[in-house]
Amino acid sequence: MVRAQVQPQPVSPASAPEAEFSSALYARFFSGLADETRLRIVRLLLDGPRSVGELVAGLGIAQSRVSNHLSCLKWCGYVRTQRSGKYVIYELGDPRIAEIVALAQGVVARNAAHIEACTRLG
Amino acid sequence: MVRAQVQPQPVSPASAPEAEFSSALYARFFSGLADETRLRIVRLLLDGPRSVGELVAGLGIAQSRVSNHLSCLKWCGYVRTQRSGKYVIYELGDPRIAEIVALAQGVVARNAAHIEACTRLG
DNA sequence: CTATTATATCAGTACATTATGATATGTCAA
DNA sequence: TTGACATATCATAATGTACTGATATAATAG
Repeated sequence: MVRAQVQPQPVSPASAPEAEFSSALYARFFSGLADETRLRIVRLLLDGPRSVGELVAGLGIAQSRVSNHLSCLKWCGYVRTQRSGKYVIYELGDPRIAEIVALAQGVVARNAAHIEACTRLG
Repeated sequence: MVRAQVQPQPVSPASAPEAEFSSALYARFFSGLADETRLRIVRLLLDGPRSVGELVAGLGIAQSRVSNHLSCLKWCGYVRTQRSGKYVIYELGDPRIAEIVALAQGVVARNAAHIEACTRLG
């Protein structure tokens, strides 16, 4: 799973804001949204902050599974956290995530049947 | 991996213009962009239409590999084609693909090091 | 119609990612 | 403290996706 050993902490803006990144990096970024569970989490967070327990309840899957995905989402900057007593509250970490999901909706709408039937995409 | 025989799920009530799609479908959509080779293709096409041969040359990888990915991208609506003599010209199939990639750039810029180091994302 | 170039398809293999279940860590209340 | 709840981590098993190499189809020139 996430073998990232260092504690997640959003990276500060790079010195070159409009740097050109490798496609490998972009692909990894989209991989973050390419998993059904992670995307369900992101969509739940579109409605506002949620504790892990609320997410587990909303998703109906094992807590360790949710936590593993949250760890990935947090490490990569899709979400951020804030502790509240014994709860950890997750929220979206960048408003562009919401924009990307909204744009995707339009494309998905046009191609739903084909995307659904594609034998290559998981 | 999804075998194509599954019946597409009812897309959603036609009454709702902003139909709500299953997260599985969204995830599959992002899977299309979650592969380095496919993303390199998309980025090449951001600069304009290209024949398969030009893409093969630009990518420097096996023709069958490019063709397989193009097949996926076309089927799912990321790109479209047009035959020109013995060439097949590929171009982006939806302007929102470019917007999504542009938005992604901003997020990637903020989190490049972490995304790069994430042991979960491929 | 034949040779040649361009593109597409496919089966099998290699590899990468996700789920599971057990367990560790952290926080609070009494 | 101790007990109870909330969250995180890990190894391993299970699963899915991409690459390879051979071959099939398409279009054109000669």
